[in-house]
Amino acid sequence: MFKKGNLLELKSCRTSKNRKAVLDILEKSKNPLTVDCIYNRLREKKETVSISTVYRIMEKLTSNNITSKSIIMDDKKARYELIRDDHKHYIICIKCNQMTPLENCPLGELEKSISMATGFNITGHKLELYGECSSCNK
Amino acid sequence: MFKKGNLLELKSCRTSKNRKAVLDILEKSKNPLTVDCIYNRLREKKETVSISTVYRIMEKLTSNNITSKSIIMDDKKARYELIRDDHKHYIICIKCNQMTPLENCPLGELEKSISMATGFNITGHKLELYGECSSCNK
DNA sequence: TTGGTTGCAAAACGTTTGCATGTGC
DNA sequence: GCACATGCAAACGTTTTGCAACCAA
Repeated sequence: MFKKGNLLELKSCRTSKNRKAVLDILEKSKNPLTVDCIYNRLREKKETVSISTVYRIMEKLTSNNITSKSIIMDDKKARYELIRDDHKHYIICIKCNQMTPLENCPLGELEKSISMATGFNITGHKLELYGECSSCNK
Repeated sequence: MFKKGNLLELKSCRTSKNRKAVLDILEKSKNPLTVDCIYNRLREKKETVSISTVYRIMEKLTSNNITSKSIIMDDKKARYELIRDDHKHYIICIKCNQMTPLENCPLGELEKSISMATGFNITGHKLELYGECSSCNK
């Protein structure tokens, strides 16, 4: 549990009630969240925010490397999650869209060899598995 | 080089001038293409197609497992590529968006163990690497 | 005080759809 | 002939933007 203000200051992002509230929601979530999901959770907390502000906050957080943005297959909404020390991959149910985190990332080694082979300066990667979760494949 | 008509028949897809032309473009491309890119290439060839037809063709091809659809980071346009015998992953330049195919897929083994661990019936996966290509990182 | 942040409404963008017409089989 | 494919325009859902008011530093 970190201080939201600190995280923002660390990245030289001005603090605000909205930004702290968004960080709080992200921190408590085990999965990446869509903008409208974040927006709804803010509303539930009786925070009155406009949806465009949520979009702007997510863009800011992402460009400051506080969050990461991703788009899963067959769903055009972007999803955001806090960048934590341990980066995560998910296995996603093609029926219910639930995202389950995987234990660890198998790509560290691979990146080195691919970097050599392609001449790319590799900055990141994205890995998602898709399938039917145990509830949906009965 | 396969016959476009055959591929469509094989998948019990009705053939048409437009569908064949789209398949021809996909076959000649080394990278996944966006709808508007396909649309423009059709226009260059003096084929008059409407953009909605291209969308419908891509949806049809994808639901018939002739093509696959994907969305890369920081670009909300979907990209399509022919499903060939060898399935591919790409390393994508974060500056110029160029997609370079990787040699092989390292995930076969991994899928099995994850399937065991999570109870998912795994149907597919998505792996993308991001970085600066050798032209852009000078 | 000053420049970043917000709300609102409108616009932009990629994509989908309804409907009438055309076409492969 | 009939089901499916197409063109056009309108609708859709997500995201972005212009502008005026607001607020953190």
